[in-house]
Amino acid sequence: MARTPRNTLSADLIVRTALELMEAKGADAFSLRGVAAELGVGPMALYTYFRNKDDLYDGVRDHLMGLLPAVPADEPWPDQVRAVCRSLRLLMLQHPCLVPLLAGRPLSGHETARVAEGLLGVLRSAGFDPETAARTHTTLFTYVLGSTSWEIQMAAERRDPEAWRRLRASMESLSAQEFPSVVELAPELARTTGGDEQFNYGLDLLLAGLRAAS
Amino acid sequence: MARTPRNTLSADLIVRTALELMEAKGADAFSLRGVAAELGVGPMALYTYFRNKDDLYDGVRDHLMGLLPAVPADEPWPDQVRAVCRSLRLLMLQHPCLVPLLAGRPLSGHETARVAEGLLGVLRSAGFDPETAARTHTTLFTYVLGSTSWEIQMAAERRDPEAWRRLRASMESLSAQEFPSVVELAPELARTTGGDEQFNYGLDLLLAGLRAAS
DNA sequence: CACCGTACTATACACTGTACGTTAGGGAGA
DNA sequence: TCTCCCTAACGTACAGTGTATAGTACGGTG
Repeated sequence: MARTPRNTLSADLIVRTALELMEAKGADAFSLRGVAAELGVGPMALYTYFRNKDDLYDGVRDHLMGLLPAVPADEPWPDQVRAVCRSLRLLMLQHPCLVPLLAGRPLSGHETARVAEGLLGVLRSAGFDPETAARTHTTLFTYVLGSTSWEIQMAAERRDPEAWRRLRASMESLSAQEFPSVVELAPELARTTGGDEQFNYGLDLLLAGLRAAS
Repeated sequence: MARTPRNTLSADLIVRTALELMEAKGADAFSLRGVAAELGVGPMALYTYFRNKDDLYDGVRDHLMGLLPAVPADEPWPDQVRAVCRSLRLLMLQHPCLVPLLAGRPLSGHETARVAEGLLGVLRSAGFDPETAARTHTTLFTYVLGSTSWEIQMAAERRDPEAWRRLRASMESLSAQEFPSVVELAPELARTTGGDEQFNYGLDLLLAGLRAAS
């Protein structure tokens, strides 16, 4: 068999190829066999560099986290928090495949730690005690994760015309007597499934709460 | 072939069986073939009642949403909001398989609409205008979804001793010079990945923000 | 030059969702 | 009561999946 020369593979090359495939065909269509084929290599070759599929997921996630900018210095801490949250959201929007990688697995890896360090540092410098800093970090992270992944999922659904049509139909079949508010607010609800404005609305609620507490 | 008599199946029976399997073996281990086998039926029999796997997911989700209690009447609206959010969170904790069903698919179904109606009704009665009510609804929903699903995922990870050991190891290998805050706050971060206290902390931040805005 | 660890290959297994075509049970009409 | 048809459930098949296990040949080291 035309054996590929040795050491053509590397963890980094595999990660980059996996990322390419995920971006091209969606995170669901990603498969180890696809990555291997793209690299002209048997499926099992990847197991030299990654213990299993989840391990490769972690590699891709950390690679993406490495793209996040550093926290801007010399700004009031609320602006710094906003910057961190917005850049994470932006990264998720640019790389929708990041959603399952963030939501489904615990955080680990060097670049991921760097991002956490940035936000925690801001909170500590702002005077938050250790427990409150940790709580706030988790709250902000889960808010960004929840709202942005929801936005991305809904946008994906809207791209499938058949599913979208069915969704609209089931919405319109709701009884206005049984569900007056849902029917009345249907247009607003459709509009607020995503977008910068929606994201900032929730983020500002959290920041207002933080300011009120301190 | 010992053909099963007709009309032994029904959408509801399939949904309940699917839910049982999901709760027993985890949402990931759930498969159409497993449900069919449990019912003593060929895999394709299910397609009489559900268009595909996602359609069955929606059925199970709506079934679970039907378990949520009505919004308590005669209380201040912040308490009503808290009650809705907490009962959704509780349902997710009691049925972890609900996480992918909520996060991965658009909301549809009768019971799901009922839940949305409850929260929207509270907000409208409290005097929120249509747009703000919709925005607040989305914010609260994505916060509950994000924080609770994160909590559930992390708890699941902690149950796998091998994965947990590796995670601890990678945490402890972080340089205290490069990541001072992460290293310093590691115990707090581990403690704040979940729990009622953490959930209420974020929820109260949001409610404080709402109060400040009105 | 011989050797050995290791990067890669080959094969195989137990699964998955579901498209397609077939068969038989039960209710409706003659 | 007999017949017919609709449809619920069946069987088969396909194109995938992740990964366990075992084998092979290449590159650097002694």
